[in-house]
Amino acid sequence: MTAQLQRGLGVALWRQIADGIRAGIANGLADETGRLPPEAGLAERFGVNRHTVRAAIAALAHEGVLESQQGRGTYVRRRQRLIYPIGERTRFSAGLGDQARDTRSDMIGSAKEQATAWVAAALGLETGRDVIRLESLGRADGIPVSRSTSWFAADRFEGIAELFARTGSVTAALAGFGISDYRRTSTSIEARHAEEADTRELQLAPGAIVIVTRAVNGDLSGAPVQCSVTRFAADRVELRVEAATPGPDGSSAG
Amino acid sequence: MTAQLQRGLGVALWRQIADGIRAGIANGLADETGRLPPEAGLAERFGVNRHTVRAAIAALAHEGVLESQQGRGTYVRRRQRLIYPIGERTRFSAGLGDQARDTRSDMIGSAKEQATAWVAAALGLETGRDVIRLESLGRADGIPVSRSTSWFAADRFEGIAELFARTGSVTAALAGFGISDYRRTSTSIEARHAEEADTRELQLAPGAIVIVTRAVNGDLSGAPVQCSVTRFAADRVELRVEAATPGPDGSSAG
DNA sequence: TCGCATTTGTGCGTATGTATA
DNA sequence: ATATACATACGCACAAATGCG
Repeated sequence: MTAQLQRGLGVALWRQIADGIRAGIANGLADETGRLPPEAGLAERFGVNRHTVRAAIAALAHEGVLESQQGRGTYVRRRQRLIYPIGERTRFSAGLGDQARDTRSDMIGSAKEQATAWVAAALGLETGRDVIRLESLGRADGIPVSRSTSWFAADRFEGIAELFARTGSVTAALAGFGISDYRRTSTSIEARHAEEADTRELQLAPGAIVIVTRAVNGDLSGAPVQCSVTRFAADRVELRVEAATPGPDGSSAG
Repeated sequence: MTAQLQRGLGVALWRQIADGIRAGIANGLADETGRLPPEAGLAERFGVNRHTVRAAIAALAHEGVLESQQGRGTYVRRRQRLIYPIGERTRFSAGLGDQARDTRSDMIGSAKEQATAWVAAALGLETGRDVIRLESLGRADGIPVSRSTSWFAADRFEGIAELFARTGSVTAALAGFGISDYRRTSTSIEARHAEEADTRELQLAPGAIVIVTRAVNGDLSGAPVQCSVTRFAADRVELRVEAATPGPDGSSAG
């Protein structure tokens, strides 16, 4: 049970302890009231000086995980993760549903640019063709949870940025181009440390984790319509892969 | 495109650069021959001293990712992340397929224990009923990529640990109990920092990221058979959600 | 074989960050 | 707050191996 700390691995002891405390919280380290053991006890448990434990607690407090009160102790701020469904018919607002009072996706930028190799391959275009890029930020009850970048073929979806900005919904924007339904044809998932842009847009602490999904959406005939890269704040969401569900016309993909 | 390094957050620059190089390898950092840019170039790109880049390369060489040759350059030993499919018919070895010469899953422990609330709910049992827990380690070409914990109802699958240890396959072990096919009924995905057990079993550096999947598998009638928690080394794999595929009998889930 | 550019390997001095007492 | 030890990062210089004309 005693975590093994090591020096000289490029990760400071206080950060290893911070990770250890964060892991321990999910494992009954704090008592029923959310109170952590006193610093002296943690220092002994991890085999380090109390100063080092204090540095770890300060980092977690800065991340919003812990809250120290002089004379009372250190308490865990509990926050439940949102469950974000990944399926053939994934939609941002519909997916989060009743988990939050207010879910919204705001456009924070758009541009016309030339398709990179990945975008071109996903949309079935030649590299360098014009595409429209949309940047949006998903929030639940005002807290940023995801940052999404989408690409559309420019010749087919001229003006989609304005439509998305007005409606705040990819589904509604696509409906304006006669696309009544679309399906996710592929999704890849990876996780990495937050980059500077992630920490800024998603209001993350440095060193936080983001889950990155790369998806391609196609219309009912299977032709690619949109591709996207979405970065989720890993400490605020959990992805859930769902079985296929019937579409609005009652059909079901095989 | 330029990775943003941050000082003073408890993670050494050389370790951040090591992570950056590892991520960059999957993104065309190395040329066709697998050769990395020279140390001086990397140092300029990351905005650090060459010594610092050398520390990062040394760490990656120690992990088996890179190999330096004096006077020639630094070469990548393994080009990209493994792609691990998540679908209704996910299997460890079959999924990784031809991405590695040797994929295997070794049992590293087993125990009979009482079902926790989560396990009981997943398997459709009462909390506290006997279950069998299997711990296994998945490797590709000898490198650990995943650590999996599975639970089975003890009364129905008595002796499954021995069968799994001998065959190294959950599919084969279940076949021994008359279960010819099974489907993944649900999967949740989250990402967190590696705990001590993760760093030990998966040979990760402290502060590394693990992707955690929780899955329930059921037989063809939909009854739960097995549930599992799998931890993937986030810098070695990428998950991919796949569309439903027909089973060996030609059926397709709706 | 030689010379040369390129690239990795090594040594030293110094400043700052981390951890202990 | 101070002192001490070690890890990290930088800057400069030079040695050693490789490849090429």
